[in-house]
Amino acid sequence: MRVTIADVARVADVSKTTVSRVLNGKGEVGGVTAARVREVIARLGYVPSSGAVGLARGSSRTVGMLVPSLAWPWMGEVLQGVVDTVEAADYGLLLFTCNRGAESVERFTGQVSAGAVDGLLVVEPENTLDRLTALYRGGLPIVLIDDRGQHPAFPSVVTTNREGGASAARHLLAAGRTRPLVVTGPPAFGCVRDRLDGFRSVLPTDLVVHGDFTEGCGRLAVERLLAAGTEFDAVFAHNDISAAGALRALRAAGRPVPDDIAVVGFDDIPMAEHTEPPLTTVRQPTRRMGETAARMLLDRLGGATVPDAPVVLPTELVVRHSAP
Amino acid sequence: MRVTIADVARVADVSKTTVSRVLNGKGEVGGVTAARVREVIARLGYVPSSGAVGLARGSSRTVGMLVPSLAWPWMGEVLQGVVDTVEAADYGLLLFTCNRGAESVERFTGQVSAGAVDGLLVVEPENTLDRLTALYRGGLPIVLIDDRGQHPAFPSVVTTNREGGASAARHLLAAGRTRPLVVTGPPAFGCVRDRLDGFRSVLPTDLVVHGDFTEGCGRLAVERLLAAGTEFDAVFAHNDISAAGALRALRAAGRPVPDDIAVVGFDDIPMAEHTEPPLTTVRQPTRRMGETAARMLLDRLGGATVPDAPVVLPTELVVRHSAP
DNA sequence: CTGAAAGCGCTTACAG
DNA sequence: CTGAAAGCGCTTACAG
Repeated sequence: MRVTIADVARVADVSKTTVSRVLNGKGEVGGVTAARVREVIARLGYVPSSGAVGLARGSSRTVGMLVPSLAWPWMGEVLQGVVDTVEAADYGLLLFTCNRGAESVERFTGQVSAGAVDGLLVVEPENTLDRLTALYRGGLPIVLIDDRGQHPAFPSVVTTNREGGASAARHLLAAGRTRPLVVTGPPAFGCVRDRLDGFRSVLPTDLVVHGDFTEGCGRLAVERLLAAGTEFDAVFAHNDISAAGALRALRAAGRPVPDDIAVVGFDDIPMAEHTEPPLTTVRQPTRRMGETAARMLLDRLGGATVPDAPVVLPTELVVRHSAP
Repeated sequence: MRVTIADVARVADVSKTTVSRVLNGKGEVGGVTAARVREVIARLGYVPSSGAVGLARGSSRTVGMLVPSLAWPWMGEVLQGVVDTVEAADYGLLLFTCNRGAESVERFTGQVSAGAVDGLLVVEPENTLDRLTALYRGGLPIVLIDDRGQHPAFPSVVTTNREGGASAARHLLAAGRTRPLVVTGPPAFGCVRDRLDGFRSVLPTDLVVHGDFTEGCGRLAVERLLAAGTEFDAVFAHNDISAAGALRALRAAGRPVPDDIAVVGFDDIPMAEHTEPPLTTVRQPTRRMGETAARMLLDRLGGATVPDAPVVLPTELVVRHSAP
């Protein structure tokens, strides 16, 4: 059925060793012989079995990726960055989610122990951190893509949340806004604290409502403050979804954006261009974060030492109509 | 380093054969012996090497998935459906894209020939169809998730594009709209023809502008017709992105939606709830399409025969404010 | 009920 | 420059 190295060897009238050598470019092989072997390989359409190669070499040339959910709006970009990088290096990508809780984690660690992957890329490990730490201590290369907490034990890729918050504040300040409302994400997340600190370092405010990254939290926060008659001339929401909620509440209340109140989000997901008005937001370099993390992991698998300190990729303020 | 079946056998004082048997539940094994082996497996934390198992059994317990791009708004849902199903069956998922053109396809076919996957899930094969056909003829199980053309050679999962178009028309008709504009996707796609036919079967119109699924095409179509003074009281756009473009053009022109002109999209991507006004749209069951395709492939890998005829999953009209 | 041995398709010392 | 042989970690007839 399948064409094997033995078939090639037989037809080319050499040993399997020799075929293996021309395949991997290792060891000296006579020019004429090598040419003949190559010709036979092409003619027979021989492709080495990845399973057998992996077993013999003790590595699978595959990296695993563990994500909390694939349906999040920015996950596609991260994934695309990872896949591009991994494919270019001729590695495979094995994808796992942990949205079925403990069972998923179980299955996932199993596959890892089974040696199905040479290394791991993990996005925001939620309840997996102890397992991951064990695997990492056991020698499995791991790189985190994570803003939510600090895990000094692992190499990681993050973005400039503090500076991102600060850039939003500078932009609003330059536009003459002095009384901003901040709608945060879950206060337990490191990125949330950083975005808030950065913002306040430029534009101090005590008008802070703790949200949870949903549309509803942005909407409710604005509705309540308006109902209470609280004054504010800008909203900085910690993600675009809750910024969209704020926009909706302002529109419903008849408060023009940006003339009356300016709105700035965070992430720059595809939706941000399509809100009314289009959303000014702090762009996370999601694709580049994926690429960078993958590159770090591949470097590590290639024998390089990767930095202990988190690699920090810059955010970028994207100015649209909600805060010109 | 790694715990092998030989270690387990030695410690449990049995042969590797016996360990293999309790591992796979094949053949008779004495109760006491089995219990002892199981205890040793647990104590040593033994996990069979997936590479070795695959080599010995001639299958990898992994399915491949080939997608044109991971950044498309509905791809995350498809992927999530696939991953959930595949994980539940204890298979791995190897992810490939073909967004680097011929090179990607090359790499991809290579991995397939290398036996890295037992079967394949393919989303909208663009320039890959000949390669795929060759692989399929060669015995590789493949299931397509594809609306764009008809490929009777492969098992596939599609949605009710014709009925989806018809449902949009019925909804508009019931609301008293009689003069609709249709902004299509690329006319070469089968789904586009179906959506158009279904729509016109209920609400005949010759006001059809061929677009390309971009925001710009929806915006331009509306701008031009308005500039030309053409009368219409509704827009049916073939995807949500171009519907968003239509909304923008109508807003810019001061034509109220839905009072003056109603707008219906297609897909129900996350953005659809956040446009102004929120978009009425024909929902594609993307997640279920992923689940269904994965299930068909797994069934096929399990030895079942899968239907030749495409499996058709129903669309659902989601009514929001743009066309109440 | 259990085991010795061959085989899956490669790579890699080792020897010449 | 080239090859015979062992080994990677499993499964599976075959034999008892």
